Amino acid sequence: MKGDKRAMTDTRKYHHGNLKQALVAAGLGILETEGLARLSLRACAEKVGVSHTAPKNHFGNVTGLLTAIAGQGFLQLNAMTRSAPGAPLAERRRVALDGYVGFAAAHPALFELMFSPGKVDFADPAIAEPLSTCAAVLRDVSGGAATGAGPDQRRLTEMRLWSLVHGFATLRAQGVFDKDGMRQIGVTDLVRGILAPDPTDA
Amino acid sequence: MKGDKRAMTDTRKYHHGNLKQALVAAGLGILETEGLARLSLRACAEKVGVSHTAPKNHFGNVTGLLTAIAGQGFLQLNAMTRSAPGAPLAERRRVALDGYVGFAAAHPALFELMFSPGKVDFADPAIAEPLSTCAAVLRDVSGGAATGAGPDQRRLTEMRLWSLVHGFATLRAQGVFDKDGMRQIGVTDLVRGILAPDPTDA
DNA sequence: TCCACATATTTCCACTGTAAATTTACGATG
DNA sequence: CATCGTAAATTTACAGTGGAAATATGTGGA
Repeated sequence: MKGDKRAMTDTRKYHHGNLKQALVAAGLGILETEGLARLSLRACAEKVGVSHTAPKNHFGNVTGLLTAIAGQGFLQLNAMTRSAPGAPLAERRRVALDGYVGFAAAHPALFELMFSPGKVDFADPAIAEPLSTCAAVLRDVSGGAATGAGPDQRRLTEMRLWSLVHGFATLRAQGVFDKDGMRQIGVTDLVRGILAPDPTDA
Repeated sequence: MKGDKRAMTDTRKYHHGNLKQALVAAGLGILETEGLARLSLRACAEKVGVSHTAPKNHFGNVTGLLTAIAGQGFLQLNAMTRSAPGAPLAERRRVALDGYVGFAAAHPALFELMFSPGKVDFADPAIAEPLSTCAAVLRDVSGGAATGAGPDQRRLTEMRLWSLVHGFATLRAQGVFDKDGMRQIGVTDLVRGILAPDPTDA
């Protein structure tokens, strides 16, 4: 008698109202508490208290739902990498790099989902849009805006920084960097020397 | 000599003989032709012509099978990154970096599996062993063996190079680097300037 | 009011991985 | 050579997954 869940104190109606957001939130919760393996369409639906076919109206299929969840993950990632406006380059850098790696370490399941081409559709605006913001943050932080470097050079520097921080975050979160003294090395150490120093820095 | 139809090379005996290898090979084939999404225990078993419960005897569960497939992938990756003995550092570097990125581009499904913590067990020797070889290759290629750098410095350089090439290979294979003029930038461009030049080079 | 439509449900199906009991064949031992 | 233990494979059963189709329910507009 699962229908009894709709007791008098329950405010859930037949038409949920914001099922879309609720399903995404449920998915994020499952990722945190149970991991990527247990993230399923049915699990999200059950957590919200809805039939397993309800998500189809809002997301089409599983990929749509997982993509929306991953998109929300990118928004969270961006929030962790962006500095207060007007912050000096050195601090923006530190925040962006530590934020990126810290996010992967703090939310490994979500981070894995966000970069799983088999589970997610990168062409979907739900991901493509916050992903371009992510790129913009790293581009800003890679410096060159004030150095007069050309667009080609700036793009190269952006890709170098993004590759480095993403590879580090990924390999570290997967435990590949767990041997010897690798654990105590941080992004800052890796980035040192590959970027032009902040010209406004002492 | 029971029947002429069952020659010595016929694999359709009740006891397969080398089912373990056959299942791994089948999995690799599925990854190439159908992608990671269609790689399943049952699909591998069917491709070999065996019941879907047969793999349990050799791998325990799906994770065991996928781990073995990924392990074979790491062996292939290592084969693509290793140079002929005695090759100069500059060439060893080129081979290793192009090999790594080329492997990810040529076998995206396998590469994704190899770095999917949810599908694969990194602690399993089937992966851990070839993975350490992979690390050794990158360490050799990162230079420093002849420069007299200390172990800490060498480890840092190894992690820097590995992070860079892995991040680049990953993001590129996923299409994240498909915008603007990003497509025409290669690993060599990214690595330039972050490693000490080959001292034996002109 | 009443109808059109979006939303959600029920039911059904194909597929996946796992467990348990069973069958088959190999190999060592008498 | 017979036989027995065991490794290897099969059959069967089951819980879980995503998706399709038909149905039910509510909401908002005419």
